[in-house]
Amino acid sequence: MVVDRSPRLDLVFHALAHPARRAIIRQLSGGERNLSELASPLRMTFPAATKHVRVLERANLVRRRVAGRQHLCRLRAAPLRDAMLWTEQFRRNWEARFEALDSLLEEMKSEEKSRSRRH
Amino acid sequence: MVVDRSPRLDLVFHALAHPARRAIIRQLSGGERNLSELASPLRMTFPAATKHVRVLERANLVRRRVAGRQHLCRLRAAPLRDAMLWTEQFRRNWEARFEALDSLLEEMKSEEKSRSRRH
DNA sequence: GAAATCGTAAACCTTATGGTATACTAAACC
DNA sequence: GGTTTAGTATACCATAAGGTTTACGATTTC
Repeated sequence: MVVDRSPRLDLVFHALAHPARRAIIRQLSGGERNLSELASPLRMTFPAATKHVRVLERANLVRRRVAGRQHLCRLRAAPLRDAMLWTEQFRRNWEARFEALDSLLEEMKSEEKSRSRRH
Repeated sequence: MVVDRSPRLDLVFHALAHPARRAIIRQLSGGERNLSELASPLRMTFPAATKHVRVLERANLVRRRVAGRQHLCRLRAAPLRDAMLWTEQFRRNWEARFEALDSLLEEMKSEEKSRSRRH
């Protein structure tokens, strides 16, 4: 597995890389919203905002259902979980390293203590 | 706080959105590497690979130090942690699903512990 | 000192991204 | 039925992204 071919992660991380899209996600964390509600706080035209929504849909972060003339959007959890798992994989790596450093320091500390007891 | 202005997160998520850059991070999780080592497994020219490294540096995910003629790169933890914290913020919206994530993480943790005991 | 090794720089190309304006469709509301 | 209201579609633009080639600089190594 030379290169991490995972188009799903590509889409998710890319979706999260824009402040407007993160703002949309934050709004949707409060529950279902229609496109107008999502667009209005963003400082851009309506079509631009709906493009961002579509990017989130491509990444499977947002599901849309049509109700009459309005399109209601809701958040999907799974892709965010995948993204977190990918990063977690390496955080664990570093924490292990920090733990190793910590135990090394503890070792040095107790060595010093026993040495000072002997002398 | 209408829009989530956070250029640091922009850079981090954007950096993570490319498979080659994730591959570099995965390599660096094994310790320091020079640019040639990082580039060789990627199916692209050397200059293209070093551009990816620079994207990771802009996001503060990679620190580089020069030693003679080679440039040694290492991973930085903080930005990944920030990215995870951002997603963590929405955890309560899908707690049921995150229970599954928690148990998976516990599994990874105990696996790692047993691995480090063996070594 | 010549040659190999490790890396940068610049020019260039193609495609993607993020935005606009404008015109249009369809449902709701008097 | 006419008019808001909600949203799509298309054309267009500027810039960023991702890649190449080519040429160059600086350390090792023999």
